[in-house]
Amino acid sequence: MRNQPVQAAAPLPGYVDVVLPRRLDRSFTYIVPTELRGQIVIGQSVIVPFGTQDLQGVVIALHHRPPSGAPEAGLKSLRSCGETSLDHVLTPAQVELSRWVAERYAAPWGQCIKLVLPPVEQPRRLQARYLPTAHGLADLSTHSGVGEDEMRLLARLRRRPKGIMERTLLQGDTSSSVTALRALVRKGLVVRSDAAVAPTGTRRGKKLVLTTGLSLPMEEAGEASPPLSAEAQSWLMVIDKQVAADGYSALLLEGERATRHWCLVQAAQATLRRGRRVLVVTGDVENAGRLAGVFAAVGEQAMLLHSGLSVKEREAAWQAARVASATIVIGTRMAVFAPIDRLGLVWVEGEDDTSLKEEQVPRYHARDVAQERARRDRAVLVLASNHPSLESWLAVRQGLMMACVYRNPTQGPKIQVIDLKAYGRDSSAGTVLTPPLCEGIRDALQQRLLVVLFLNRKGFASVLHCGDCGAMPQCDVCSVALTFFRHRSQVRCHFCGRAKPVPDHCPRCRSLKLEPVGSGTERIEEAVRRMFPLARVGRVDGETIRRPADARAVRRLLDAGELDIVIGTQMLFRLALQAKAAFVAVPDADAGLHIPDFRSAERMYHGLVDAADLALPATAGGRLLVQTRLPDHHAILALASGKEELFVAQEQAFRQLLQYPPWTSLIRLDVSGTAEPSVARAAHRWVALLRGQVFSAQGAPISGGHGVPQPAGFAGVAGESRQPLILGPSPAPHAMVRGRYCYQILVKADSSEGGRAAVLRTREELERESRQGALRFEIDVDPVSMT
DNA sequence: AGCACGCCGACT
DNA sequence: GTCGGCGTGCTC
Repeated sequence: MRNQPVQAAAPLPGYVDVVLPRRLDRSFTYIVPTELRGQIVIGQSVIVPFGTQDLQGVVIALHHRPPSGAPEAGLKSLRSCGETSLDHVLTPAQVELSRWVAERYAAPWGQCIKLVLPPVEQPRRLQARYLPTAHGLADLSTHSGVGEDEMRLLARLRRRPKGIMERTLLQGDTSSSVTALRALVRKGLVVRSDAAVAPTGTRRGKKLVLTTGLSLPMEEAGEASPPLSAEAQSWLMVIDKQVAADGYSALLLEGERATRHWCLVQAAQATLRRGRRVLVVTGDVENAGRLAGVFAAVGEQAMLLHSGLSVKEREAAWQAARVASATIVIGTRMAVFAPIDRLGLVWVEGEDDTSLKEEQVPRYHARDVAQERARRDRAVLVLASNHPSLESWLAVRQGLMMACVYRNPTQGPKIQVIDLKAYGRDSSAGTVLTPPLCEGIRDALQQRLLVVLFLNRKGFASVLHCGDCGAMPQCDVCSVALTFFRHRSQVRCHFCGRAKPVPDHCPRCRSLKLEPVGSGTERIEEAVRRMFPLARVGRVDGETIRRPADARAVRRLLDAGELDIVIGTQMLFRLALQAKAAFVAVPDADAGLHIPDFRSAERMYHGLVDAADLALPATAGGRLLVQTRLPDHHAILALASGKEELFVAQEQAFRQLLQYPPWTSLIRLDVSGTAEPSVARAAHRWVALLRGQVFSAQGAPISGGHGVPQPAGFAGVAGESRQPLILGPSPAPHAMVRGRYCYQILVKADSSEGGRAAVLRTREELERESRQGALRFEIDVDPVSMT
């Protein structure tokens, strides 16, 4: 406003906005002390006073005068810059990427900035105790010149030779006690001891697994083998061209693991030849190690970066990436944020792996962040998988990505589908142990060959299905399995919350044999052991495999031929058992379909494809037996015919019809708290606010009140921007999670931007008006699991 | 998120 | 009395 000569002469910004690594949406404004003016840049790491503590934050904006949001008085000053070395400056690209994550996933920027900051050791909190010294314990009469307050404190401490915590000691009246206590310490009557206490409270529960990150046993190294020669040629041409193009491009690579490994090595080497660097992201720690082994086998050094490493090791990896001494970085989802410049290739290995999605705030999906990074860095993005996600197939179809499918049709086992409806009708374990299944096991055992049984344990939700035809009661609107509540004798859709009495007959065949699903399958292991008492049976699931070492132990047993039958869940596929079993069986393929999740068919199909890969090629006698009550299901048909496109096309049609991802964007809202009525009230209120938003923004009401039939799709004509649909609220399937009641709301929108804005605005309002802080409102953009 | 502060209740 | 466990409110 006014031109003050003094200011005109010194145009250095005197104020900065700082983002702090906390769950706070706002940034905070600080005064730059004169001696630091001119040294501060955007991305600069600074130490600032925040409440009672000093925190490291990141400068995101510079100002010449206090910005409008800042309080008039009471601005504090920056304490210092984190040293002047480059380590303490984030590049604009890193700051921007964290902001993108914050926006994309409706997460506080403060939480997201942590993703791009170098890992730091969690400072141990100290808990102060005070103990009486020998001198202090001596006869009271010998203490002269000790004040009244000091005497009182000392008397208390003398009764407690093990000492008293500071918090207890200074409870209530403070100032006088503090000085008295200080005096006692000064006089040597009392000592202070700082016992280190584990970092406070609710840190991530995972125990630190100490793995030697950099040296891998050779057995862990995955193999890399080229696809058929024509395809190998094609890959080399494609990847060379893309890398040379020096711009963003995206490829979808489908193939078996060894093929993908070979393609990865080729792509990485092509990238390195051009003087650019490589980032590989994968779902789990073991796989990261395996990929490092693949590179080691061809003489390329790769740097590992994952949560299994200690903070120190992670810090070192981060540093190595920054100074460009690491040309290949391999890691789990956190690695997408590694500071790698001159990035030429971003490879997502197992792009459909659900563990790429972070389940804590910020709930980012590493595949999507990888894509954004590649785009910003003008790098080549490769999404690789044995069974790509429908999201990626849609991108291919829309011309956003080029697909390379390298499959050797002679590699698969002989596939046999068994219709369970033809065998027994009771729900005992015996039902799924059909004669063909038992014969298959017996044959393999006789030839001393390996048997694998893949169980989809995830299917054991409380869901009804028909004992005769296998159909299950579904929500008319959402087409997901209805959850069965025995005590209320109700079924309820966990998507839209609609409830109705338990149907008395099957919706398809009118049979009266509706029963809870999976009741017999649980004991299959027992039944197998009983039937083949001499076989050596191993179990591979979440309970038996807790650490990578457990997986290695099972591997060793297998390699030594000490196991005849392996029974396991999804965990089987982490063992790298490809083409090892003569007989692979899926006793109850439909189990996974009963999860009330629109992706359950996709997961089932992926499981079947992976199971098939465990079997030897048909030419070597490999067999896969799939048992189902739904032999006409598109996942089964596609598997049996080897025509993946059959599955993809039908599943895409289904998703499009019902307006599910990837055709729409979904946002899951979670309301939780300790008192059920207020949680339910808040959840309903959120829905009302959202509907109000949509209403006022679009000028037309949307359908979908409780119990009112609503169209499955959107109102409006295709092409127009349609209104978001709001489903729910419905109590979360396991209504109580860690002592909290949870309700869920789903927002279905054309694009995630539209939904996000409304969700954020309404949450703000909700938080303002709900004075009870016990309530928590969480947002999950693009949720990957519906439970 | 983390921290202080205050209140409750379990265990000496 | 001691101390852990929450709920609440605040952070330039």
